[in-house]
Amino acid sequence: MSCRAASLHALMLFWRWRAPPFPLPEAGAYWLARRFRVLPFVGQLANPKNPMKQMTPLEELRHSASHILATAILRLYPEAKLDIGPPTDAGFYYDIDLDHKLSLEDLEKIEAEMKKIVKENQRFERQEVSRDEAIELIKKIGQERYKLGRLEDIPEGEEISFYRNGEFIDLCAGTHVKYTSKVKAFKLLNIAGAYHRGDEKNKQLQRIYGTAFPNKEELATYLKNLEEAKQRDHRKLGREQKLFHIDEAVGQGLVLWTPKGSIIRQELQNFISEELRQQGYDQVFTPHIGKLGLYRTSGHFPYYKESQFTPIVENDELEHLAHEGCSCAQLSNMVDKGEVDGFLLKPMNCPMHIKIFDSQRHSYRDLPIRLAEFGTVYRWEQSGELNGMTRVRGFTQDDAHIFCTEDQLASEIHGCLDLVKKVFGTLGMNDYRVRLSLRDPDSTKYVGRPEAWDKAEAALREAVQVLGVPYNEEPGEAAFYGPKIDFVVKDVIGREWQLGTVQVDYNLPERFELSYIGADNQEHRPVMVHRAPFGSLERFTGVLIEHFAGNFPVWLSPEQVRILPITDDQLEFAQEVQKKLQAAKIRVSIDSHSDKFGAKVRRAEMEKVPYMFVIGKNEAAEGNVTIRSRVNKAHDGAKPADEAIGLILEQIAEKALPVLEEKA
RNA sequence: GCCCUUGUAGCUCAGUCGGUAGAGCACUUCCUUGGUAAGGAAGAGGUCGGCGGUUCAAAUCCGCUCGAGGGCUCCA
Repeated sequence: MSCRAASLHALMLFWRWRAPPFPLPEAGAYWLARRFRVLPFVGQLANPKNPMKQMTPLEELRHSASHILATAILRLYPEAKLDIGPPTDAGFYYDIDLDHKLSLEDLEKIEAEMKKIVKENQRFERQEVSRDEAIELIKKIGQERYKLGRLEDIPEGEEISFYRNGEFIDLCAGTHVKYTSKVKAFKLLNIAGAYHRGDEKNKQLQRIYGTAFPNKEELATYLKNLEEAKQRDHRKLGREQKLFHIDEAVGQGLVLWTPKGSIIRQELQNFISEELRQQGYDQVFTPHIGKLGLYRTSGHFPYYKESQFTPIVENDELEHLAHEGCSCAQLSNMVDKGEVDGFLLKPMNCPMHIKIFDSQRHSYRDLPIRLAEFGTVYRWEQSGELNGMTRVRGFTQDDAHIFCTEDQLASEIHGCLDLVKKVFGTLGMNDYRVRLSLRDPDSTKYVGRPEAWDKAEAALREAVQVLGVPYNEEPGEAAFYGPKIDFVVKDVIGREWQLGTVQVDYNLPERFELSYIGADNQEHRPVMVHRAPFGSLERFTGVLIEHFAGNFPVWLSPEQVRILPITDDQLEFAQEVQKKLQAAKIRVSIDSHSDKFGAKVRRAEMEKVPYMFVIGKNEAAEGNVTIRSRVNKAHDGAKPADEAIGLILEQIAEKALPVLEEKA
């Protein structure tokens, strides 16, 4: 497939700019759904190393509901091939292989059939069999396509059991409720594609999600909570409060920070900058693109290629190659092999910071050197993965790289962890978990020597133990160049997002042959620490919007005070007060609409302005304002304007967290 | 990228059986100057995501495509 200059060029342009201008999308209503985490014991089937655990009553209930689901499916679609149907932390699912594409209408039918089965009050019966009997039984019920594989997962010597209810029988470790009638409150929620055994190379099955509770009330509460959670979705609040905008014409996953959102971002940056100054970091700036060679040295280009935007090759080079009859495939190959040079939109900041470090000779006396940058990086995320501000293609990290000696490593890691803790604590984000992300020894996606990895992993493990917070070790979660400690939080619908991160890296210093001169006058290799307490400003802000449900603390609020004159007669005094507030560097506006007072209050409430200064006839006469806040809705008496301003300044200086009314 | 769902005004939505579009909020103007979550009136605003097809006629039916939502996979 060879192409001429024009089409080759067009193709390269196409690769570079994949965002044609299309009209703005409409945010469709999203279906009740959430990411379910499969409970550990389910691994009994998938992962024979896990010991069998007794299910809790709720798990039994949901597991039984999934069997009832499978029973109903086989009644309606006898040709369906079943895979697995475990309970999860929020419900259950069953994966089935069925040519008929299930629709939401089908779900209703299936649910109706399930209700019948519940009414039939079938008994769940356990049956233990030998391996040969199991094979025979699976063949007899015509479910050999997936169940035989699942059977093979059960190690020799372990008990093999089936569960039967009515006409349905399924390879299953259990346990179950006694009768189908125990499953009183359940609901099928949605259909999704799911690869068999979670492997992209395998066939995609149809997964039906549902949930079940001991009674109708709990189910109703769950569904209601799900609805309410959607009210604080950062995409909804971001639009309503004009915090950010994503425009098709600009490109998928590329965030436009609107003026109000920019204030939040700027405040967050100021906050972190101040901390960095105190902790001895140096601020740097680096460009958005760099030569491919740089990223070959770092390993990004080979190891991280799928996640990057296509390299940028210069026009002259392209035309020259096209004249020589170079095909697109050849070009791509040459770029890969380094025979053609180009530039890469940077996927990470580290190589640039490394080059700053390496631009000078360093003595051990200089170390640690801490280079910090709000660095914007670009990554080619799969379209199906993009999500508001939390998963995007261009984002700014509050990044820094520390170059230190082996001896300094522990205290540097501790410094970073403290910083992350401080950031989270200041914002009242206490609901996070700590993940020690290690390499998967069986994978080839990592650079560097195993010994370097071992050292780095040990250093982080020790640090996180000293930190004294609960954590879990997760192999396979490491960055390609090193292990990390991640701070992970959940969004409103239960999805987990990695925010702050601290990573130890022995590999990049080696790849870039970094060195410093030690006390012995010999060259030594420094160790690198990568860290970002927010992770990315986009993701962090998205999570923050949901965390506060749009009710930002005063120091972060785009508008901190709104002055509400009761009538136009107070406008003059309102402007005086506004000037005072502005002089105190408080973000303030006056609502001078010709609305009734109640409407002004309503508008400010809906826009979640933390403080309203009410100015009526009485206040104006005495130089007072009456404060209406989120806690104290009204009637706290009038105060002199200066005193009121003092109160606000105090809140800002303290970075006080919002105190809201008790929520139902 | 894959599976399901979805796309009508800035926002939230209605639009019956195909007969060239409606509401509320927001916006503009005018009236109204009011004490803690919506005062009144008028006006402006959309070739129904895009392209193609079926039809005398398409927002409505079909195909392709782009975007969005949920899930899977991935996630440095």
